[in-house]
Amino acid sequence: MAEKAAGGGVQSVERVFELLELITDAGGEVSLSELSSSTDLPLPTIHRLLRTLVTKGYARQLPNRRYALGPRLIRLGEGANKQLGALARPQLKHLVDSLGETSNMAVLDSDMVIYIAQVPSPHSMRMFTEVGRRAHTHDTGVGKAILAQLSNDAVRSIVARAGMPTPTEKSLKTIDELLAELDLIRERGYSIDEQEQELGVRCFAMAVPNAPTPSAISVSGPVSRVDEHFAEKAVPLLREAVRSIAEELNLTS
Amino acid sequence: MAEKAAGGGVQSVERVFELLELITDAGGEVSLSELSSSTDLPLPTIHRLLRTLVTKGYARQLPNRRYALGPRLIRLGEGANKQLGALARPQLKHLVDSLGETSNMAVLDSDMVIYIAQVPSPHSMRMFTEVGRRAHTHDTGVGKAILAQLSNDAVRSIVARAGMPTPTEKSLKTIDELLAELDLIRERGYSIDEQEQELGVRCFAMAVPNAPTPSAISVSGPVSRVDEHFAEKAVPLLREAVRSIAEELNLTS
DNA sequence: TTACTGATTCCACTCAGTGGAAAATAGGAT
DNA sequence: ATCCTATTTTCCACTGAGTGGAATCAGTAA
Repeated sequence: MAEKAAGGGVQSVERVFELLELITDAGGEVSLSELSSSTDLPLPTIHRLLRTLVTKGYARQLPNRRYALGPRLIRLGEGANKQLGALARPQLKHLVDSLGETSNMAVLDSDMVIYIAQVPSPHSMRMFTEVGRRAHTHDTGVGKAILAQLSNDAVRSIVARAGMPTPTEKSLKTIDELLAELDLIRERGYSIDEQEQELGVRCFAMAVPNAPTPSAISVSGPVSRVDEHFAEKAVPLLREAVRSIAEELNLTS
Repeated sequence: MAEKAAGGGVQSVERVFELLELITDAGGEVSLSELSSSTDLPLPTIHRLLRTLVTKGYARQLPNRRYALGPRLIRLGEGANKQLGALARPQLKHLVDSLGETSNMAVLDSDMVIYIAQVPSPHSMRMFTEVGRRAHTHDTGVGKAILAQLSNDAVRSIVARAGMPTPTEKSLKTIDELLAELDLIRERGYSIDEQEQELGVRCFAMAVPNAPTPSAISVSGPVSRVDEHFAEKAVPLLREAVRSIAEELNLTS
């Protein structure tokens, strides 16, 4: 078979989600043959899996015979969002109201972070981060805040799997740099993304302790506004926000 | 073996989505045994399917061992959302071309509506509604059109959760006023936002019947242009547009 | 402690899923 | 129009992925 990664997972389920991800990656619309060249699955197999999705409403077939994501996925996505995002959003809103900068919440998903909630800044110049988007851990505020809660071994294996791209010259380049940075974060209790993801953008982030899924929240904006003075106001507010979120989480777990 | 009613669907794929729907129905969090009593699947089978979902990030296991929807579903949901919007956009475009006013499509997201597509009016004076923006149900045309398709009980609980702010003096102020208005909407088949959201702005909206997610489309503009005469042209066009959208949806559901 | 409930793992059986090959259909090109 | 090619869809015999009964393990209460 393909890999040792079998691990007892149900093959057709894994495959069907792989297909859904590919459709999403392709911008929401693909032909059968495009899928078969992106995977190494035989064409009839892809067709049968998609057919199942289509009859259940999780995929749609367009008049041009291409396949798209189906409307029933919306509910599921919202449900997932609701779980974590709903209880965090009021806190993010409060941060934005107090600080004037965009606030995000993200969770760890195997070896990347996923943004699950966002309250945009009222400023016209602001970050553009989409809910649902995946990002690396080593070059984002939320990512580093989450990593700082894990063991160094866990961090090593995550970074080994995800790699360490360097989107800007400020990005951390080696695992050792990263581990040193994480020690600093553990000590002071919050992380800083110092233009590591995008030049001109600074971000302060803090992990949510004891979350069922490793999670963190952040505030971010242009370096001109998000400076040391900003941090003095932001850090206590972040601390209060994660405390409040953690409290709500523990009610249901 | 299953009956021939299966229709060629892949069993484990159908089952896995049935499980995800059940988790959503249950409010986003279930135990294994709760699932086994809602389905007639044997417990080990459920467990294995969930395990596959968990390792891939489409489900999460909480500390209390219960299962919840996973973060990777968010991206798929967002993707599907965009698709739905794309499907409706040609119809919205047609409305704008015929009527000269801004047209929107929105879906219900728990207790608020989310605008998922928009085609702006060519006029310089026009509504400013952002795709992705959330709005209340009781003071918007699309919101009321959607509510009119639900039971009064469902409406009550939505409004109870979301509240009933009154952005203008024309806004509906009580749940009873709203329910009376909904009866009227059910009878005539479309809703009117009579400057309830913003003074000077009127809006005609109609629900998309049998949509997988409760949805509605609208045309809106300044009261000076959007009057009774406008309605005479707009209502038949809206009717045709929702019919057309519903038809496209039903091809795949 | 013990008894109980619910979650997880095991494993032999077998039917659901697979994929090669063929048929049908769409889309050009002439 | 007709032929040709690319792509999608259906068919079906083989088989190993998935199943589910039974056993085990982990929590919780008494």
